[in-house]
Amino acid sequence: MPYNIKESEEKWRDYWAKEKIFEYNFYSDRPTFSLDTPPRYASGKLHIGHAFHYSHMDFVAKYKRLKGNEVYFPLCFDVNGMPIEVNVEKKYGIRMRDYPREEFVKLCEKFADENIDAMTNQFKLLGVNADPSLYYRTDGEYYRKLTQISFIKMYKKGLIYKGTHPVNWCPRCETAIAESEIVYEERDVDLNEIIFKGDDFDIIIATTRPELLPACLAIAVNPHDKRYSNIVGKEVEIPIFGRKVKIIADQDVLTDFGTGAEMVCSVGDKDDLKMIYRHSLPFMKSIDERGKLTEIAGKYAGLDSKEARKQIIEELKKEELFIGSKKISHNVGTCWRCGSPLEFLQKEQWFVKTVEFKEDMKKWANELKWHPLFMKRRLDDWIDSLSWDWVISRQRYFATPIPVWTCENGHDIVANEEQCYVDPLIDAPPSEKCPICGSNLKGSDEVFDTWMDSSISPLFNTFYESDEKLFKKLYPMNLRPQGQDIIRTWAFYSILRSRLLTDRNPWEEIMVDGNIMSPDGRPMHASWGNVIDPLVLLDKYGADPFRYFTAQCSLGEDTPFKERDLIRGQRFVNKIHNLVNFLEFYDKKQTEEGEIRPVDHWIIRELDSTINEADEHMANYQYDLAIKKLEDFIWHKFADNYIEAVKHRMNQKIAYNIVSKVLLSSIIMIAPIFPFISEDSYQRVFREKRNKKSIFDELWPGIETYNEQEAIKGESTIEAISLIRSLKVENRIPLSLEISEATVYPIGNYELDAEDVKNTIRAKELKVINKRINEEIISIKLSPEIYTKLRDKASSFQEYLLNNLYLLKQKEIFYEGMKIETDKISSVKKYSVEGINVSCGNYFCVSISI
RNA sequence: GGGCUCGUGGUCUAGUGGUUAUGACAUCGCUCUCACACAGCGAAGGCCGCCGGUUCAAAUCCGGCCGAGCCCA
Repeated sequence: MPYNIKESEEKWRDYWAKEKIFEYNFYSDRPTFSLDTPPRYASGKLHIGHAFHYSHMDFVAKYKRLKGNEVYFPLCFDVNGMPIEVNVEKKYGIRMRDYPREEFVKLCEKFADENIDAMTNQFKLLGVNADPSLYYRTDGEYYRKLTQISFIKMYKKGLIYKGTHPVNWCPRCETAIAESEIVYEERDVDLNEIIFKGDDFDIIIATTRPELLPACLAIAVNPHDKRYSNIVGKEVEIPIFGRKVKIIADQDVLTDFGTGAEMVCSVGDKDDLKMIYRHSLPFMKSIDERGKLTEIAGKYAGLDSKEARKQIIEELKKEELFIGSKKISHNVGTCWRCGSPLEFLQKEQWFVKTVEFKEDMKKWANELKWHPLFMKRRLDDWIDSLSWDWVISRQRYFATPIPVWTCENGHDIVANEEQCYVDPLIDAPPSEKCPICGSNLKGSDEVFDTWMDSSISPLFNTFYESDEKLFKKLYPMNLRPQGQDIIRTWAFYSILRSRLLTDRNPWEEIMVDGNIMSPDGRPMHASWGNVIDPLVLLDKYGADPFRYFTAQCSLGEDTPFKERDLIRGQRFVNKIHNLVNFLEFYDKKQTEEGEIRPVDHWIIRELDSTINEADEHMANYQYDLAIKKLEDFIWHKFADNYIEAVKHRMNQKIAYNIVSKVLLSSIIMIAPIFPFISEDSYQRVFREKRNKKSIFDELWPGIETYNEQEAIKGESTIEAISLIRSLKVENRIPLSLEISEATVYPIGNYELDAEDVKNTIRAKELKVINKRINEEIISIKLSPEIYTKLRDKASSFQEYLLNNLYLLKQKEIFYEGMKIETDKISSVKKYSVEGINVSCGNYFCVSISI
């Protein structure tokens, strides 16, 4: 009966759900292993990257369970933020800012609900058994409440403040534009060269935006640029406007762009921003919300950028401070709806103090166990490059409201913790009037950066501020699984906030995954037409083969998707199914006791090393190594070799029991990766004997005992069998055909189990003949110590030995005045038996006659 | 531009100084073998991205270059 993957997977999916196999038991005696699973963004359906990440998490969860843990594996959805807003705008053909806020939010919620239902079902298809009773979403009142409470707590600790920070702003739409709403366009612009005068020198700077001259804060040059080294620190005068600014040195200035000197303005672009923070320069507002120059531009105030640029250049020309301009191609950020070039505008924003914790952050990150380790480096580098604090306010609709009211005189009144969850646009402030000045209060219409929500997942998951006892039990969590792309956001902010609020790290370990690429090696993009739908694959191959593919991906590395790995996985699943068929076929057909033989010791030795190695790999989140080891053992050692050698004595109890034991251990070890075929196998042949509801109630197999001498004999027996089988194939003799005789010539003092060889290869007679082998030494290998001793004389020594092989019989060899021990020399030999067609392995040469 | 990672037969991949470089998929040949033809056995196929350095010895260590991915608020 062939394995019906679809039927089987559906059956066990339902069974696990019905029996609540994967539900977390809060009262269990087992130690808890917890995963801080990501709030999965609910803006669409499951894509291959999700399927990949979640199957890795599920490997961990199921493995830890088999290792005796009670596994805490919540399922979360992130619902806040812009991607959903944008999708809703697209779906209904509306614009967020032209639509009533409350109704827009309702559309967002509905949109998210539909996706969450679909994704929950898709996780089930994948065999990802997160606990549905631990399901949560970031727009839930309980979640947003915690986001707000954490804000209030940090505010009270003095970790939050209000300041100004630039936002991308569309002067035509008069609205803030988020990073992902920006459309970058290559445009030809003028790069203008302008003279700034110093006391006794001139400096020529290059700029694309002369209209920002009134907001010029400094002139920046590269510290290694010799042309300017003697004037760094000196002052120059801004043309037309007359104000004096300093010349500063900054590593971000490119020496080969323009003149190698640029003006730092408030605020032209992100590079300016970095330098402003780095050199503690003041902010100046030179362009207003409508895109007009402000009063600091003097007579140019009220003009728009384009007109001001024209007029300022005219005046520079008159004053002979304008050298000229040339066209360059430049990436210009434009508004996604109206196409206008964006401005960088000063706005009031809320900040979380971050810069002062840079050194602490590195220390905290270092206390975590990183898998793989090099990912920590990315976080460290990010921390080193931090120039300003975390801006947590956003001018959007669909996210957690900032629980603040502001009075007419600008005093900010923060909500009480008891009030939360609170929406300041709807709910009443903590006091009717401003407690400072008594004026009227108005609720904030700003919302939090969605990382403010998602970075408290480890606190939410552990019942922070809602159940002290559970918090104590569950915090810190064991593992944060996540993608490499959000190290500087989700990981960084989670560590920062957990430390600021609890003084402890949120988890003990962090496991960072790479990405799945398209088969062409590029990222998958709808517009490139190279997206692969995991649901199609799950339908075609099933979940276990899909998980086989994801197990092959090394942790932390990008892997191109290859359908052939699913084909291989499907075959492997089928192989396991057939091993179970084999065992089932021989069930209750044993007529003899039998005795333990060398091949039995051998397979148990191999099982034992597989148990240890696979365990170590799984514990280190190296599923690629674990699956490789398991595949080699189950498929090749167990199925191809051991089963063949044991077939002829399946009427013996001992043989049946060993096959049964090895198979049970095998399916338990592979169950985290292949939950369906493992459960199916378990239920078919082991459930009754073991008396457990599910394979996931079993434990990872323990150590096995065997006799090493017998195991070696078993290994050589297996070699003899495969050598003789190969000879039969080479001579075009069907494997089922009985041959009259096979002969084995041992190369050393190797023994074998002649009975097993004879019966497996179907020979009437098996002869073992000693001393008929010719040796030919084809190369000489030296131990590393000898190489170190001989250095450049090593190769000539090897050649000398090949020409004087008798020397190898001595205990020591003297060469160029050096003494070399013969036991540190090994030789590569070729064996043959004169006049007979033989084939040789490590232990034996063999021949056959029909 | 900066940081990190990767670059191995047609394709993908293992391999962090020392035998003849691992395995998969694809190709070709043989075998229906009493669990499995969704199988088994075998063959062919490689300047280990390029250049230079360290070393008796480099896919492996170092430097440079080229190409790819992630991140840069």
